[in-house]
Amino acid sequence: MITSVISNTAKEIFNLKYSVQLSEKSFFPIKTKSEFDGDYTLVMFPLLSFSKNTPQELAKFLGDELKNKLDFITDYQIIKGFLNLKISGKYWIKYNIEFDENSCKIQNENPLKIVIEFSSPNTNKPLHLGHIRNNLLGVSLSNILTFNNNEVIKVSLLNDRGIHICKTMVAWEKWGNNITPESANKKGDHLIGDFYVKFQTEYDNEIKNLIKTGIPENEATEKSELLCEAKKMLKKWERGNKKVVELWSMLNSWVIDGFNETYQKLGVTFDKIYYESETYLKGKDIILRELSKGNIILENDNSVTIDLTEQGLDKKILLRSDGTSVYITQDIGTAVDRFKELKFDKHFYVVGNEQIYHFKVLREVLKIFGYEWFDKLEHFSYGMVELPEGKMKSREGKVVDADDLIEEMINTADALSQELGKIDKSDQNYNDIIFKIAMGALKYFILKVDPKKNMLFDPKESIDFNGNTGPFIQYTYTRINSIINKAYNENIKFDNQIDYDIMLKDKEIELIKELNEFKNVVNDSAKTLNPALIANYTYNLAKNFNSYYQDTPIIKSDSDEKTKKFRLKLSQNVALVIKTALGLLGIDVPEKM
RNA sequence: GGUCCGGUAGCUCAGUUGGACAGAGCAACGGCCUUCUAAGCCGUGGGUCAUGGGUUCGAAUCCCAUCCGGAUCACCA
Repeated sequence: MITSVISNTAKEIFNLKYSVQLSEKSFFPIKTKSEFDGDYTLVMFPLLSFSKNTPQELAKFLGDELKNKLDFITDYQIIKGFLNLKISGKYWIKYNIEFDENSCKIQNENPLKIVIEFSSPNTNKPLHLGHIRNNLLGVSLSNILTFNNNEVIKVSLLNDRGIHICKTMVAWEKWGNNITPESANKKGDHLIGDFYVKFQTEYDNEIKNLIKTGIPENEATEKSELLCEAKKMLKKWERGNKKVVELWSMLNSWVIDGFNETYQKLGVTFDKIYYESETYLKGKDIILRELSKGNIILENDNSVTIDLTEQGLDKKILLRSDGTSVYITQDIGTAVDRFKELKFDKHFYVVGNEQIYHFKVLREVLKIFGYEWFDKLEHFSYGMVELPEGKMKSREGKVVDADDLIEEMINTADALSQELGKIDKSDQNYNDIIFKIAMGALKYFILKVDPKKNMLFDPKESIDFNGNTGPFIQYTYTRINSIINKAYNENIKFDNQIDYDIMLKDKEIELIKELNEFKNVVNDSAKTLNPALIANYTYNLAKNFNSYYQDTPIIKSDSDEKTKKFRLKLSQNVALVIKTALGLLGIDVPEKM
């Protein structure tokens, strides 16, 4: 990598001359601003405290030495305390010619076994836009970490039991008339979601009526017959009542079938799926065992708590007074189990930032329990997707449904394509192309924003297909693809034998420099767990290529063969990086559009 | 109230370890299709980087305080 060669060499020169031990970091070159002449810039100011020279003298010294030692540095300019280094055109030409798949690959001396848990939906309602963000981040992070040579295991934990599930079961029994996804002609997750909403509205009515008769609100919830039935259902389920379990497993399978359809459209897959119904008891034993060690407290009412005030947290309940487990009990159990099973180096939970506290507690509890691997668990917390009126609320129906949104994206892509007169509907790949564009728009829209920030989605302003968007980048790719096809038809072949006597345009140098950046970007995005870095990089690359494309003939030029071939190779390289980068975001490229 | 996160153009967002005059897209306005795809390109306008201090050669970036917004502190998940 050219930048590290420069920083290394500069470091050696400087340390030798001034007998100090500065690290490479002090010499890391930044990209020269476009208004100045040069490619990379070293800033002199931080070095001044180690030498008695003026910035200009120091820059001259370093500039001369670097030029001497590195043959790809042809010249330099000093402006104030900035040493602007000029890289030879030949270096860039060589880089472009030799660029290939291997130039994109990442070295990693310390590959890790990484588990990523994401998605983990409740099986009582369909997926919404918040889940989409979760899933896309999970997939993209997995891709990026895999690309960095780690072994990645994608898992999901289906929350398929509990009171919320029983509510839908009660509602379906009461008002369902044995309706099924087939008879209703509806996806199973949506069908069940309707019953969840039905339960909530009926329940709210019941409470309201109880309050009208003079019963205080907190007592009303206890007197609610509906809730009582749901609780009874839960108890029967836990005792393994055959009829209840059969009902539960039927309704669940409908929802899961529905999820799988949505997952398929989103391109989401898992290496392993865990079911809460199979793991929910696992934490309890651990808690009971810890009780004897004195780290946790048995309260008078038989509930079990742990005091985390020393850790800057609060008191936390671990088992209810009736002996049943809470959310964190299960997470303790599954974590312990999963570490035993998978022996991971790192375990990420892709879960929204509303649960930051929960995961802090989880780690502290495991630490206190003496599990040394507690610090391998990391909460990858991401921001909420908000609507113009605020947070999405499933109970109030204020959600953007995942399937609806996907369908809308497809319809828009279809209409737009027709309007632009792009691809013929009779094209056998038509649906496939439209689908890729639609999903490209959706996925890029989500992934281009910094995961840790909340983001806004306005349903009235549908997701764009122009400008800083997925389709823009895909379009750039198809343009290049079309050139490559044309070159193939005209029998123009890149043959690796180009001589280096080519007049480089500024925009070409810019593009080659950017290709050179790709690995750094992927590295950074893996280190900071931020797919948005790749998204923004790819957009910039596409933008620069389009600008270049506009005023530079690639193969239709009258220019000599070697220039044609050189430009063709450059275009191919850009296409390769675009395809690779979008792939890391889980976005497919169409071959034409 | 405690803790955490955020505040950059009318709107949505970049700007990671401090570097040269703060960037895109959308929206508005004006140009560019006998040419390798106009889902494109070029241009114009638009900013007290929430506010006030500090650190230093240099701050949107680091520190402190204040204001505003959000999340969280359940025998919910």
